[in-house]
Amino acid sequence: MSPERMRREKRATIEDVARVAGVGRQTVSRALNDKAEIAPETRQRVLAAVAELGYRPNAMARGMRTQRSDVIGLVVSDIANPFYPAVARGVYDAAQDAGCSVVLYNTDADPVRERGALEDLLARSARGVVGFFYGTAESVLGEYAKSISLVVADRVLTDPAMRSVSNDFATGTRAAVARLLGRGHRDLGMLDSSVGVALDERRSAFLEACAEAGLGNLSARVVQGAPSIDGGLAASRTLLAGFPQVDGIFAFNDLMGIGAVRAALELGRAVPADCAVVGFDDLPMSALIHPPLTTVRIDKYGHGQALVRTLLTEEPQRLVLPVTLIGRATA
Amino acid sequence: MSPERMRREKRATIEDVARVAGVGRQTVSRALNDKAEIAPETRQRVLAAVAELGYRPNAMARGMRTQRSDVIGLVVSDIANPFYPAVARGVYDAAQDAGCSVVLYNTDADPVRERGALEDLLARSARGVVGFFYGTAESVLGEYAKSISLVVADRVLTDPAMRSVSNDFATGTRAAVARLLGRGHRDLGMLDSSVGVALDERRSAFLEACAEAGLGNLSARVVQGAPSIDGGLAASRTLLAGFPQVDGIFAFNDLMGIGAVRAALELGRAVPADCAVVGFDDLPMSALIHPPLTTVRIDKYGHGQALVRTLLTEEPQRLVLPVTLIGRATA
DNA sequence: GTGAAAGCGCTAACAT
DNA sequence: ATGTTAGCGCTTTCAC
Repeated sequence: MSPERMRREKRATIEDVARVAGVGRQTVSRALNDKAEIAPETRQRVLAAVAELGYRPNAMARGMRTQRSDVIGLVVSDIANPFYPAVARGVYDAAQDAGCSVVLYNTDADPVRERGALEDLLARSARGVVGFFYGTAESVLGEYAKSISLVVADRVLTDPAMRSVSNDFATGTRAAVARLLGRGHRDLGMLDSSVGVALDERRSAFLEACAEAGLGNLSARVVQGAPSIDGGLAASRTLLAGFPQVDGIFAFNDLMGIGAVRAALELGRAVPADCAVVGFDDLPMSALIHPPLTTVRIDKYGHGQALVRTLLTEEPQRLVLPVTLIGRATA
Repeated sequence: MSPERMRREKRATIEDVARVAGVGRQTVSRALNDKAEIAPETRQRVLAAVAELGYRPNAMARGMRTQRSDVIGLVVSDIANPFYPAVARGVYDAAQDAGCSVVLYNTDADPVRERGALEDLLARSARGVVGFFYGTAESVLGEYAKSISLVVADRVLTDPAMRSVSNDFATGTRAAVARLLGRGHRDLGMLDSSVGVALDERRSAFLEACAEAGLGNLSARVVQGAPSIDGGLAASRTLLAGFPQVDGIFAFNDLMGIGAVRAALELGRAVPADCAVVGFDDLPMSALIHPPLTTVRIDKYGHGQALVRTLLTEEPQRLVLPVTLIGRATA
């Protein structure tokens, strides 16, 4: 075979369909797009020709003419991070329902990559973008939002024109603190994420809840780390070394929480007796580790769906999804 | 604000760039695509205009003219299944390196959805598709391969013209059986996947390895189930009920393996003493469960990269990636 | 080395 | 209710 791989004959165009159906191009277009009035009989003839030729409209030609495509961009920091796959599935299913395709972007929270994703989507005349932008200033996102439909996930926004779907981190955090307190743990500490802008809802709520409970200002006991198992491990070691009396840890997310459990165990502490841990997210793995992690569940799939639905609804909107404390063994 | 959201002024076109740079459209195109010879000075002028206007080529217009786009389709059965995210990241990174975007498709192993993904990609004149097709006959895939560049993951293909990247399931399975045998387990059973066509490498190798070890024909001890934790749980119960003497289980994947561990524990069996388990894949969660799962590791990220690299290399190719036994506590 | 013309496949606007 | 004209933004072909 030649170096050029053999391809099937060229795809049928709208012109071919028109010829076979014995009508004009425009009539075919009308039949396909349910536009205006067409004689039912004519429509049938067109549809028959479409089926016969196996015709499918060329997405790029259509997009070129209409100046928009049915593409929705999904921007995440890393799809391999177990938090995102369920969100992605929700985004996909909702996009599918709306007849849209999903283009994936991994940014590693890098501002350059985040912009790159937005630029790429602009170049494709995308229907819109949803995603987690941890590295880009709100003002920049706002600029892009003028050119492309954008719904931001999990960020506190000040511009009322920008749309977002977030989770109720404040309530979740308070529930986590209450859980720790209710189980008799009075010396709390927190593992916070060191990456990402506008991600301080959890820390603020933690500090407030602790102050309200008469624990004083615990700022010193909030230690930052990468939002990963290793990051949680390292941060926990730091926390427990600096404050050996800490007997309850609230983690930014489950990955850090899992690291905290491991760190506590390594230090010979009983979990939860000597050191309780509450995470955030409720990852698939969190129920399986030993001991099973108490956490605040985010409806990741629903989050994904809500992002797309908000995107497709043009009105400005600010959605906050409810979260649920899932009590397991670590607290 | 009007119902129509305010948008930034229209994007600059190649014409705008040409005007600003004081050259013809074609010259701009040449400068951007590193085509033919252009006076270095002219190129500079063009590039300056591009920067000044923030110009980015319209992807659809370009694709329309060239009859191809820089889109690569990634077809998986469910991105929320913890096996795929790492593959997806590998695909994304390799695609990114090649200047391509990734469009995601979830099929749930449904033949209709698998075809739908292929059709959609055809309609977008995609650069190619890589993915896991568990529901489509090879002949059908072969037909599509004539129209679109396709690399199939994890399937045994008979048509030598079709390209694939797979993992060494046979060797991995033999290593798993050897591990079980080496630890003194002689009554083996297997949990096989009930979904997917052309996925019997693991079962065949298991049966062969057992026969070679003098264990006889163990076909009756291969029980099928959904390739999930629950599926593994159910299948294990069936297996252990029918063959109480089984003291070693080889699972189709880690999810089923985790289900097996849970089933054994529920039945009051010690793991691995009374019932050892070896999985396949090595998911992030597998090392974290209790007891940690012994498994055969697949280089998921590398698999993803290899799929795209094979796609971009036009020669027919059949790649088989090496796997590694990871000894942990369950066997 | 550069410009002009043509046209990819589709649909909006206008005619009939 | 249907056909015709035009043109989306780009690159290929062919002049110069």
